[in-house]
Amino acid sequence: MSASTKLSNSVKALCFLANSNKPCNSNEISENTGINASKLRKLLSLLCKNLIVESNKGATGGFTLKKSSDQIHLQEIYCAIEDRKAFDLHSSSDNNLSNIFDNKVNSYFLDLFNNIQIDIENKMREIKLSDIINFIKNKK
Amino acid sequence: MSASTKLSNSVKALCFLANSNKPCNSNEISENTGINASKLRKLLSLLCKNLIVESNKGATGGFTLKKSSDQIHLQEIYCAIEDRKAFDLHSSSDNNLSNIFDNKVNSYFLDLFNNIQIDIENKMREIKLSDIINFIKNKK
DNA sequence: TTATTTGTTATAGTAAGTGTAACAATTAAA
DNA sequence: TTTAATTGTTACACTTACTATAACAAATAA
Repeated sequence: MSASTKLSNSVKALCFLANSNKPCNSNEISENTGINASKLRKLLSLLCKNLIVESNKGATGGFTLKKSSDQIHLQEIYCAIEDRKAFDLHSSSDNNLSNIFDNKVNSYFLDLFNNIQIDIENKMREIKLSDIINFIKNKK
Repeated sequence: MSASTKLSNSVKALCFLANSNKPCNSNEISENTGINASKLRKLLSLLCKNLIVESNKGATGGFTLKKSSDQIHLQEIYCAIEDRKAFDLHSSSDNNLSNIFDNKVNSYFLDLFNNIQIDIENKMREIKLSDIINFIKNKK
């Protein structure tokens, strides 16, 4: 799954959980969101580890939100599901002479991309799950 | 090539051209940057179409910068090499009941990602090729 | 004990990225 | 006019990543 698909799938599942007053299992969420149950469990287990949802095994188990939707921010969802690997720039390591130049350009772009990443996360930090739920409610 | 690799490769080639006072062919640039000559020609032909570099075929041909390095911005390099396709969010189209909800969440994220894209391009618009060249010169 | 559910691993199929080669079209120079 | 060089584009084999789903052990409530 690409980063953006993972994020929107996570939000779809979380929206469904926010609307439910009982634990929901992966099949139930799958039927209501169209996302494959196995994929859902993978995503939700990551959200569990980051204390955004709670999971319980067994007969009456399933998933529930661990916080209210106005206390869940898009940035923490993103961080939970995405291992923010540093950008790698395919340094062309065969050419000895240009390695110093190569490294300098790469370090410039690593820095730039990291700053962009920080900007994106700051933007996401200001968006609550409840904001998205409201957007969906009000959009005709 | 990923977007970031394409961008850094382009900048490496452009830095080399900025430093040269004569047309350079793709083999020459390849030897000095470690980037495959065929790949370079692909990138540089895109930069040609966007009037950032000039190309000439034939015996004494090669590539030259069409503008000075302080008139070339990172954003125009990025736009030249990247066809900014809209994000697609793998809408799960099999489930009829959830399609309305699905579309709303997707439209929310399309909007968000487009805004992020605009922010990134605005950031790149403020960076000149000459800035990167200076960074490389001064970095120890 | 049994049925159910999560969490994780495996797998098969598809798509995308990578590196390189090949060659037609073009063009300056001999 | 001929020749050699160069770009621009297409092709191709190879690898890597992505996608969707299945399978099953571990856990757990009934």
